[in-house]
Amino acid sequence: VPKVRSILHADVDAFYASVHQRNDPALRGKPVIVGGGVVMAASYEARAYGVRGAMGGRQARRLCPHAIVVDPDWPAYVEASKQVFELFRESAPTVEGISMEEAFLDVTGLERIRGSPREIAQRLRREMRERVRLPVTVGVASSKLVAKIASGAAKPDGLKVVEPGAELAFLHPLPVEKVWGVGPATTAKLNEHGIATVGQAAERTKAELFEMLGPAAGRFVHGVAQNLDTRRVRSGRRRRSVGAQSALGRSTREPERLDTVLTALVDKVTRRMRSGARTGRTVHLRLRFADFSRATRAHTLPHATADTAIILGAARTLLGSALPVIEEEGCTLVGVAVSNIEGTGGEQLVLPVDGPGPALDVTLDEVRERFGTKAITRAALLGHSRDMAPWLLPGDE
DNA sequence: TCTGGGGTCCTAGGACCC
DNA sequence: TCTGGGGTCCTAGGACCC
Repeated sequence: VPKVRSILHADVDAFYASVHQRNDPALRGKPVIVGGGVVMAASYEARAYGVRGAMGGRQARRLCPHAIVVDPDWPAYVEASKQVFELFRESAPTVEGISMEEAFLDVTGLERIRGSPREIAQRLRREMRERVRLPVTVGVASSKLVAKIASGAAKPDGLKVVEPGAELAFLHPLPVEKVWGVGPATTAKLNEHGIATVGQAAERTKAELFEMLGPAAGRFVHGVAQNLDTRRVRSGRRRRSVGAQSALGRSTREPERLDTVLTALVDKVTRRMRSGARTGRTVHLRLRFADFSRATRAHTLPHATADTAIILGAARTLLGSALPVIEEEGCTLVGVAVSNIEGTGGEQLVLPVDGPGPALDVTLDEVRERFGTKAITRAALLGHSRDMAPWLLPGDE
């Protein structure tokens, strides 16, 4: 009999804004907006006036004229994040960070030692409030997906437990866009086919959803609708790319100006790589144009490196190859990233087997060894790659 | 919601190899 | 005159997330 897992999704409310409110008593209980140009975060007091993240600063101030606007304070966020994750790790043996302020915690099998999942979640919330002095919302469920949606539903400063067996009743009434991993494009496609809720998606066959959305997204939505998320909480995931980008303010065509920006970006990226002891092989150039269309160029080096000169050389070549497009369109953003980070190869592949029993949770090399290369190709063709659709479903070979 | 910065993963096609 | 089967790596673009 498959064991029912207990997974917490813990998410600090309005993290950046809450850190400012914590560190400065004058901001407590007040509408706080972080970032003047574009809203990076807004306290719940500001959200009550309709202020949202990624909103233009002017609009935000119009909606909430008495809001206090503060500059971002990165060192303070990093420090707070450390405290948050210390408490996360104290609360559960397996913690998978999603961002600075958000993580999945696997508390399966801790009932006797730490109490029920609900009790663990309540304790986490209490200690976060008392010791770290930040508000955190927790969702509890038998899968990552349901835990994540549950915490979203309980925000701010809340707790929601979806009991085992109640998952489908929880999921089915939800609009599809509430699902973590379903964005505007997938929502539009589903809506076109008369699917607005998860329950309506559940009425379609796997083949129909596959047809509508393609292999990965199709089987993802199918899996969501049938509550088949078996993704594990995995600690110790490593960065797979390091990048930096910069919006140029207004459209630029001058190669000299672009080269200046490019050089600064490469310097920033390679510094970060060296301080993190990372090297990478593939250099990406990212461009955005006046009409908001985007383009990327990439080049893979023979060896992984964090050397500024080598990466800058590659980036310059890429920029050179893109000059005709830039000349035509006008460039509004330049970005540089390095991927193919050494040591992040041999990646994990999760292949949960249909029916009861544990997931196959293995590296590609292990799959190769145990099942032959064919299994990998088949898995890839079926969309069983990283995260979107790690489910092997009835009817699959 | 007219748009910042930093990421992850999926898709599809081509070059190349045995 | 027509062209197999299996596989790897790379590039470019999309979708999505915080």
